Amino acid sequence: MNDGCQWRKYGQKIAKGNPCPRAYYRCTAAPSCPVRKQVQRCAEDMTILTTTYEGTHNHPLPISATAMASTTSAAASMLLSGSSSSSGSGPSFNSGTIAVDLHGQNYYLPDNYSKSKQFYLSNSSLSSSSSPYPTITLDLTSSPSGASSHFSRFTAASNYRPDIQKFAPTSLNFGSSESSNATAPPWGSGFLATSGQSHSRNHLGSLNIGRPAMDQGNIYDQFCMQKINDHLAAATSQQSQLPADTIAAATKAITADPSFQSALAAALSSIIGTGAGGSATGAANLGGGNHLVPKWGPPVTNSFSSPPPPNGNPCASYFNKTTSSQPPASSKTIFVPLSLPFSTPSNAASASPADKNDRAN
DNA sequence: CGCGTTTGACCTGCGC
DNA sequence: GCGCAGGTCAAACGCG
Repeated sequence: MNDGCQWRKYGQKIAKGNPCPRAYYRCTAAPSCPVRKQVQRCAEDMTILTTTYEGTHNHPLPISATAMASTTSAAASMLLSGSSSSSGSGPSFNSGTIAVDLHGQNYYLPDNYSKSKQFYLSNSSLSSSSSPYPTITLDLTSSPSGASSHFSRFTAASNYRPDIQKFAPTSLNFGSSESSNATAPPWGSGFLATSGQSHSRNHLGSLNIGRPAMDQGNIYDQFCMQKINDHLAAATSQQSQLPADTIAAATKAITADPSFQSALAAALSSIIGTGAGGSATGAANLGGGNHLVPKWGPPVTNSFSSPPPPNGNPCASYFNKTTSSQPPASSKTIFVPLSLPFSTPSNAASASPADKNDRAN
């Protein structure tokens, strides 16, 4: 799938548990760019691709890639943005676990995960006001640079259809407080979701949920369009002046809407259920079907996967990638392009753990 | 001819 | 130590 960056395939391997080969790509936009990605088709649904990004770009991203990077998962965002207002129903919540209650579903991230700066969801965004594919996007823009901030990994599933790669020219960013620092890098201008921090601090993941045509009635699609129509114009019309305030207001307005949480839960669940599949490398372990617990340890990892839903789980249907009401795989519309982490050359030039894996060119 | 992909071999980490 | 699986290398191959 075209995510805006230039990739060179350097390997392919059959992974155990998945008849579909996993392809390995390197970013070729810059000679020394350490970023790699893995692409694997979901064994359960051949139309789904799981893409894992590893590393951060040490070069400015092209606009198209920035678009990808700026579109980030609202679903994942809710995981964290909701933590501040969560009732704390999740285990260990009081000990620092990030917990989110999404329409009755509880997701949480353990303290050591969230604090390890491996999974930043400081900004989320909805986009696709003009795109034929309504999207919920998450901005995984990392907060402050951590020791491992230049090494990250993101996983998401994407619809295989190459023609679905269309992105909204603008993104409504439900920015966090950090967005107030907005000084968008040149390559990020125009994309509000890019929080404008030094790109060495940006770890962007995106979750783009859409469909080729608005012929289905999935709640998140309709919701997205509706909410976007309601909020995007106002937000974007002022983004050049008061992006943070506007975004924050929009964020509140939208995230406070119960229907948003419903849509988000559905979207997240769909992604979790379909995207990475059981074959995804590492991946977050949705233990119990309700809990998003990262499995990968350092270096930075990030992904979703879909272990078999537990029996009797009230939310099990959410984690079945295709519910009975879902169209067949061929018409599935969940679309989750990945984002593109990148860092400053100074950070990534020699410090990245991934560098040592690269040949001494 | 240059560039990207393919593919078998090799390397490395991990569990037993 | 051994075997397995994931990840990488690099020569061969194909295409424009």
